[in-house]
Amino acid sequence: MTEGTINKKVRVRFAPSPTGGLHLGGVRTVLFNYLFAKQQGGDFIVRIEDTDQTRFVEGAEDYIFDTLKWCGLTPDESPLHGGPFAPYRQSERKPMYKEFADKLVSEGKAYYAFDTAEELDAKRKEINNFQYSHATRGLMKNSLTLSEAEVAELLANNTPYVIRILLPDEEEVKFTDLIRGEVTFNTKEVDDKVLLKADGMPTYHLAVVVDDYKMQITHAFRGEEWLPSAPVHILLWKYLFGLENMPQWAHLPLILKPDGNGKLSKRDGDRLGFPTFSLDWIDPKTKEVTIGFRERGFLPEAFVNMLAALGWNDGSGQELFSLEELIAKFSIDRVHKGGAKFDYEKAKWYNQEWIKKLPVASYKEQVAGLLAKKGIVANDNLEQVLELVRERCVLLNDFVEQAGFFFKPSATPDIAAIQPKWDEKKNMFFIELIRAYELSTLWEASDLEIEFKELVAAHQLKPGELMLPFRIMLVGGKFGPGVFEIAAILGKEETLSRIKHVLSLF
RNA sequence: GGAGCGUUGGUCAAGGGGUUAAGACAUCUCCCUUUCACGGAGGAAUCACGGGUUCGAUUCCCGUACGCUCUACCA
Repeated sequence: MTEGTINKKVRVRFAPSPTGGLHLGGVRTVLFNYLFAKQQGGDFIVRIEDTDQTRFVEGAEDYIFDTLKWCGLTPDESPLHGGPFAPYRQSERKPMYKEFADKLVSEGKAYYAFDTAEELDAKRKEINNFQYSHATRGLMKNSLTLSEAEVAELLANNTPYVIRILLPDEEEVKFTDLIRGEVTFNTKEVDDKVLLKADGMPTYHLAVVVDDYKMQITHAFRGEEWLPSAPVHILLWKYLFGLENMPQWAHLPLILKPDGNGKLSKRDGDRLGFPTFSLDWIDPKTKEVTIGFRERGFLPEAFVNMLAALGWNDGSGQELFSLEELIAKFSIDRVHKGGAKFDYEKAKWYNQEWIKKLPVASYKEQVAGLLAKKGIVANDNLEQVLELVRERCVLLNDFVEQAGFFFKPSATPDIAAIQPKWDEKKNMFFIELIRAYELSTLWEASDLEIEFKELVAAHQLKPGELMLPFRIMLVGGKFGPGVFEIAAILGKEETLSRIKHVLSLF
């Protein structure tokens, strides 16, 4: 912690653009924001950055809040939750930004530019690696090259214009990044970014700075892709509000695609068959559905845990963390500098661990819902069943196969697995077994096993030959917990009925 | 092209002048289990390269290579 933030309450913000589903990297950015804020006893603010009206997507904002809710990351202030710094949507704050852009112009820190898109394009073609900067701004149509009278006239005629920041020709801009340490840029390498667009909306550059100031943000986390534009934001802070009030920056490493190189994208998930979005996202225009981690069968605990581990660890070797533990143990110092390739296998492992770790009651309802979708109605045995099969489920959806047969016999028992070795002796055995079980008064797994094995011995058969057929009869396939435990839960009536049914198939 | 940032097994990574260079996922072998898992034991596999500094560099410094990000009136 450095001067300026010592006595301030920690306030962080997550500032997404509502342009579509929330990507893994986005959720991780929220997470780190949240963890840091809560650990410091601070506030977590969500601000919607919807300054680009052309990219607005219906439903995207709701999606962001649905994701936060699912993950258990509750904002202290947001357009939804309200707060003392409302409004929290940049589109609703439009007049605020112009005031500061104008102030910069009047102080000579920014200028009007009247270049049309076509003129800009032409210049880019004409000059290699064109940048609107100290080297080229003299060639363009702006209030630096035009006379005062010309500018006044253009303005009077409502000629469209943008306001660009006037960067120093050559100046070192240094700042300390919480993750990377000291970072230096020279202004000669960066261009005069647009601050206010022709439609009167601010660009991200102006909006973040103004809003972070107005909302008293103390720490700003964002993806590493923002690093190159950091000098613009720092200069803006210096010109507008003073460096001493600037939040501390932390540029998070990127999440990379599992194969090859580069940022993980939605397309990589589609291509490789795993989700990259938190929840299902349906594009309102194309109706295209992108699967989310939730719908794939991930528990929010696992999703959050997996995300936190992508770029951070506590150094102890511990891998499983609840949200509460993450809040307690998170530290920026231990965030990695380098990007991490996303590994879906590891992500699934986290989920499997959380399925084993959490009380089954916490996901019982969801599993019941999943079963219902397949036309399976669970009964009172559900919790007991989940307890029994949980360790063989990686995703919640796996419960459909692993637990479903307890409530609905398999429509297609895998007879092929036992038919080749089926004979009259085995048939006789099961007929005897039905009789024996019908008479038994005890229905515990251990009793059933003893009876079964005694009968096997009496028939001079080997248990190994009969166990698989028995399993196929009860389960329908070669999987699941111990057969006698299954029979115990199924109960006498259902067990016998399943044996009889499969017997009738031969 | 330029700038910035990064680089420990296949992947996530611990470590940070002297270590047999943790652990996890994945993979392989074995044990347990008359199914499938879980669990247990073990194996294979790593400090990008080149120079320094040093008695000693994976660790510090400088280069190089490679990768990524940015280079929009998008965020």
